[in-house]
Amino acid sequence: MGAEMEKTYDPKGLEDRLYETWVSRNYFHAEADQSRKPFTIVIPPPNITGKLHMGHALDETLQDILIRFKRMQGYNALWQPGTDHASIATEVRITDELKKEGISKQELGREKFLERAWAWKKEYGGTIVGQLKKLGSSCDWERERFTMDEGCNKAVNEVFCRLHEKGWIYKGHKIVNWCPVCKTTISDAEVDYVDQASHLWHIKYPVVGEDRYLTFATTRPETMLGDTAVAVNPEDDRYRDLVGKTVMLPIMDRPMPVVADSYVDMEFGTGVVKITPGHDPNDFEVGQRHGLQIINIMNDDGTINENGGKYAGMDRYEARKAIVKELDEMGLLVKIEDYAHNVGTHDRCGTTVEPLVKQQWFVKMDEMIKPAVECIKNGDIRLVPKNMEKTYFNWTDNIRDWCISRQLWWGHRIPAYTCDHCGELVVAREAPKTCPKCGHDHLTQDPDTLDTWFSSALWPFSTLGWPDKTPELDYFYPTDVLVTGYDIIFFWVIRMIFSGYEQMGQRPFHTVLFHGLVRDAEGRKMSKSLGNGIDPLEIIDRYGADALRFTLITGNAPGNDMRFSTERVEASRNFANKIWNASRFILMNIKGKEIREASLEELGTADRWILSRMNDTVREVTENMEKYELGIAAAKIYDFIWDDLCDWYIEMSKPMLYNTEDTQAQNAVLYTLRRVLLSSLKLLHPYMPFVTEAIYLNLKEAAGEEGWSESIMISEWPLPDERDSHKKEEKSVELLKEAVRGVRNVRSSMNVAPSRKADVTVVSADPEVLEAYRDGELYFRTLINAPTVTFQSDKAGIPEDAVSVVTAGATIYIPLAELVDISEEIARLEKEEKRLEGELKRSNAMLSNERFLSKAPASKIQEEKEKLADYEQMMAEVRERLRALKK
RNA sequence: GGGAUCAUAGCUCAGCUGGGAGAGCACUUGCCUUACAAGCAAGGGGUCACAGGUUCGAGCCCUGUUGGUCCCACCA
Repeated sequence: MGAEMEKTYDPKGLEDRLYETWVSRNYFHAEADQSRKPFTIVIPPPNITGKLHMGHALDETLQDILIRFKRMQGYNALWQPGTDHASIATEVRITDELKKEGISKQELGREKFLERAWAWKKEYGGTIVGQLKKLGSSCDWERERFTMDEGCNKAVNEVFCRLHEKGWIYKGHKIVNWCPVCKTTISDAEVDYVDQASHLWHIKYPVVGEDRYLTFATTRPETMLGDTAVAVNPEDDRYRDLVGKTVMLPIMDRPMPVVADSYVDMEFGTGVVKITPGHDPNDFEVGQRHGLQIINIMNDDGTINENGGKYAGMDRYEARKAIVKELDEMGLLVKIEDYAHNVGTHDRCGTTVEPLVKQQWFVKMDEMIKPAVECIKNGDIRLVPKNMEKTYFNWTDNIRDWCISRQLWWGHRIPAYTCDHCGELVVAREAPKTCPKCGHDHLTQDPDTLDTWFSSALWPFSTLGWPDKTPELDYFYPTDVLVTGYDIIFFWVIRMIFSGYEQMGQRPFHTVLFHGLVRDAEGRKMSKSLGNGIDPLEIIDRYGADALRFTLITGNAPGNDMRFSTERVEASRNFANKIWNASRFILMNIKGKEIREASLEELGTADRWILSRMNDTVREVTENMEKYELGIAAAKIYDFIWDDLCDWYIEMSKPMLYNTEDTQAQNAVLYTLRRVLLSSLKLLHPYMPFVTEAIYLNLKEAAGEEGWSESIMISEWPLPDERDSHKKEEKSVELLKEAVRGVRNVRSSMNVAPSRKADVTVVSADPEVLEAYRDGELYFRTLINAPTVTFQSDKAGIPEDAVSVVTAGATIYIPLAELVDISEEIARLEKEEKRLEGELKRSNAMLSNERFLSKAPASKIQEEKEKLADYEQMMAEVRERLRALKK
């Protein structure tokens, strides 16, 4: 690398080169090694249908930061990568592709379809991986996995069989969400409810043997074909006498009972509900309670089946119209109201979901969920931020059995086989050759596949080799942190947790770090349909991966959504450029010089100050990162580098660097600069891996010494060291900074060009303060552009009309009188007087409050007293100046 | 209907266990000062949504109100 450093940092090209070097040197690879401590993260496997979006970028950046941080801390860090087969999403894409070619899935047949799916996976499954690399993700690519690879398949079969043997997997008739377009069951979590304008049809059914009707309202009149009862609330006086009687279902001429069930809300509509156990989840339950017949009136494609009489063959919406028309003709349609209601739709294709009774495979959840609840309560697993626990428990408390079968082809086929001869059902890890019951040699495998989440639930251990006993599994499991968006807490996080406890007997990870959604600059969700998605790759191309990563991390707390704007990326890019240039400056000065370690005595005030600040920063940043407060840590690194290092220390170091006579002081400064830069780069590396590595390599080359790692990513994370703590120097530099700001302020407000030189005099009656100023004379002179600074303990010889800057402990006089309008100077001082008055008032009020004195901690009181003393001293000074000027 | 969460400078957001309001961008002024104009220096700008309460002390804790966002459930 070590090329000449350009004036402006250009990440283009450089990032890819550095990444390739890291990969070729195997830095990302981790081997099981019992002598070292592991740190493991499994990636939330991106869908093979996916293209990298901002959500991924945030997710991967968080993980990469943690992995790089831990790796530098000396952990054997494994970031286990892989992709997800995403059964429905992928199947929908392929079906669409086929449709364009004019082929239907059914025509193609299962086998050919799967061939096609694998080809698709081969072609597109790798694109997302390539995109992750552009971000700088330090995944162990040698260990890349896929949810449908051989090992994961084995794990899926194993878990299915184990749960079946335990009696926790069963086949049952239940009402499920059916997508008539995808022709599969979908889980509750895959149903999106959207508001739709619709109608409420009021219909009446005649009561048998009486001249009465029961009127009710429905949003889906076509389901009447499957009605098998009418229900009223048992408390409802209006209908009490009708319970047990019979009504006649029009069109179908089917007599049905009137049942009483508390599910019916007396307040809603007429208080009468038609019951369709075959096509409504609530009705299904009512039907179970009252032993009602279940009639399925629909085919899998949403058309009416033979149970719909003359409507058979019609589409569900066609049938709706026709039925309403017929009812109207029969005089049974009371009225039609406009009505807006929530309609369940399939989140993949937007089709209105049809509740249907189907035979499906289920996982019993009541027992398996228990450890998943307990682990959060007893702290075995920690959710960050903590308030996610409520969302978590909301789900676990209302857990229902998990419908795991999907009528899809792309996925893990259910390992259940039915004997063609005797109908015996066999669940087995390997396809049985003969029926264990009758010995017949032809068994047919269940056509269904498993819910995508069934395999991803096993991800933390299936990727490490389970069910085989591998060294990786033994060493890297349980993993450490799971990083994911809060939107898949139900789909994925909870299922990994209960699967981990059930199959491994141990938690899958100790911490879950949640992040929010990345929204656009207006706060809208980024989505394809809105077309407001910002392509991370485009951002990387324009500003570099470092800038993108830093933007995604700063100003963002765990679990909170964030807005993304290119202005913020620019700010991050500028920061990368800033540290690049600071390094360029330092390297320029180091070049050709032999730097030796400076002893404590050799270090100047500013050197000690910046080392002390660095030490605090190292400690705080490390602490924040351990607590997953990555945004706070990033802000601290930013402030330290830009503010402390660049704006102050580098400026203070210049007189030493340009003074060739005092080689000892110069060495101390160079030594300090290099040390501080090195630590800064290390702290920043997890956030901005590329620019820090580029600089590090240059620095290493310039140093030409032993003891440097060949890459910053495998160098040691800095540790705080008491020997770098210099509280006294911190204090005096702060004093100096305040004075510098004061002088600059005065000069600026009086329109004195910074280039104009002016001598100043520092007056302080406090010998300690004066000494501090004297000690920092060189820095002070440089920073305010004063050729000389005079120090005195009194005002002897100071002209009355000099401009003054009053600070705590000292007053600085600037002889700029000829430039200054006295009345302006008076106005300025009066403004200062007013400010101090306010402070004094506040401080005095506090200190004269007896309850404050008796209840506040002593340190707080002491602090306040010191402030008051400062204010009083400054006030006296300001007033004296005013008196003198007004004379 | 239940729950979560947010409301802080013109904009986007930080503000950790309560102790004198911060950053970035934008704005104003002056600087091409030999690391950086993607920069430097200085400055203006906030009754921390509203109303109560706890406390010596509240942006932070409690209650309520208003407004926004999200999740869950879903009434035919």
